[in-house]
Amino acid sequence: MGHSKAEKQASHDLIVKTAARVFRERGVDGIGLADLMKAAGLTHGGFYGHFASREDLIAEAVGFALREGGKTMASTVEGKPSAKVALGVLIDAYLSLAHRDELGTSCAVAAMASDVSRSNARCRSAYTRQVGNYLELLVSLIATEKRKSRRVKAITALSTLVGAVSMARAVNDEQLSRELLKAAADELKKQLAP
Amino acid sequence: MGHSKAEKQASHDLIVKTAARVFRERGVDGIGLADLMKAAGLTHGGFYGHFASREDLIAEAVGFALREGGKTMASTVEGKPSAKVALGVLIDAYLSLAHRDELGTSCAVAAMASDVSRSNARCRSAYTRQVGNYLELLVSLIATEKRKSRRVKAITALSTLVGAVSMARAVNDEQLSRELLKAAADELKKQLAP
DNA sequence: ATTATCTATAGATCTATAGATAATGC
DNA sequence: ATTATCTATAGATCTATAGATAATGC
Repeated sequence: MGHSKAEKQASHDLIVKTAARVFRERGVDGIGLADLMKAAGLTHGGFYGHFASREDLIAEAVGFALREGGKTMASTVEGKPSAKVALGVLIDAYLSLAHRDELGTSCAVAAMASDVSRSNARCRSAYTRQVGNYLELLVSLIATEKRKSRRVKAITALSTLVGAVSMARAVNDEQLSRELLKAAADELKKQLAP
Repeated sequence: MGHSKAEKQASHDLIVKTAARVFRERGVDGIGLADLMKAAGLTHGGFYGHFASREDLIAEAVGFALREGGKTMASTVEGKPSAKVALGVLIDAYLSLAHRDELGTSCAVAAMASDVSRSNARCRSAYTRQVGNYLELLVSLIATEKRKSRRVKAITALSTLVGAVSMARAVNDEQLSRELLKAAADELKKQLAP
């Protein structure tokens, strides 16, 4: 039983982090507060010392999950010798088997899209911001003539990434699932980093 | 109170149809059986005369929703003067504001992707089949040199469609939402039906 | 007589709260 | 003394079932 202010903050962060993982794995409606607190190593009675309501946790956890995905993507491309290489690495990472299978730490723009579309404004604003961040990153990596054209291509590329990994997770034919990821990755790299 | 065999079948179909709509709107976990039966104009006690379990209904409803989406798409392209025109119409319909907003009758490959990825084999097999159907349709409409290249382009196009509409539903910035749909549509048409 | 649907309810689980307990920090 | 977490529980809601009711179809 931890009781200091620092420990309370640590508990708070742990609950948010746990929820960000489990909500991506099972969906926002896929776990109750008692099981969630147990997964964080706490009892459910303590929950309301940290959050005003379940909704409140959802907003924090969705925000955390979205930011985490953004950081992961940023660090994936960091220090790459060229924009072209960085873009190729980003595409391969996003459409990897690891990203498909590790739902709990995966990009929330894909994993939580439908949950967020049914959530409150706080969740949707965080989602909107993250989509904006991804588009900015992609625009900076796409090497084509006009700025406007880069934005259109960035939107299309992000849509392709999100759609491909979503479908690859839902089909139960491993061969098709891999084909979806590989075809999308090959085509995107061919178009954007030839 | 209907009591004939024909009426029972009609009730069964109505429950499935209602669930296929509401599950797309609110998610599979977004409604209980009592409210679902009420939405179908019945009382919840009658549910188990039609289905062995909630899971059983989910499987039927997900299958229905997926098939409905396939039929809608097929009828959208039907009777078009050329493959190029058909492809343009399909892309515009999928990325329309109407399709974004009418979740209850929308394409289940997008709307139910995350629910299906957490569902049983029956749901996932139906999803896999529908993805196959969509790819076949797209391959038949894409006019490029090699067969293999058409399949890769079809997968990429379907991913783009699914990803764009998913994100367009989740963001709460109407301008960005429309931009996502328009950019994806413009770019897809430019690439596939120039 | 059979059966589709209804009312009523059991038992589990969910969110939220109240009050007890065991730490911290003055 | 204060407070973070615990145990216990209220009240609502969920899936599933039992038995009553009101139609159909012989």
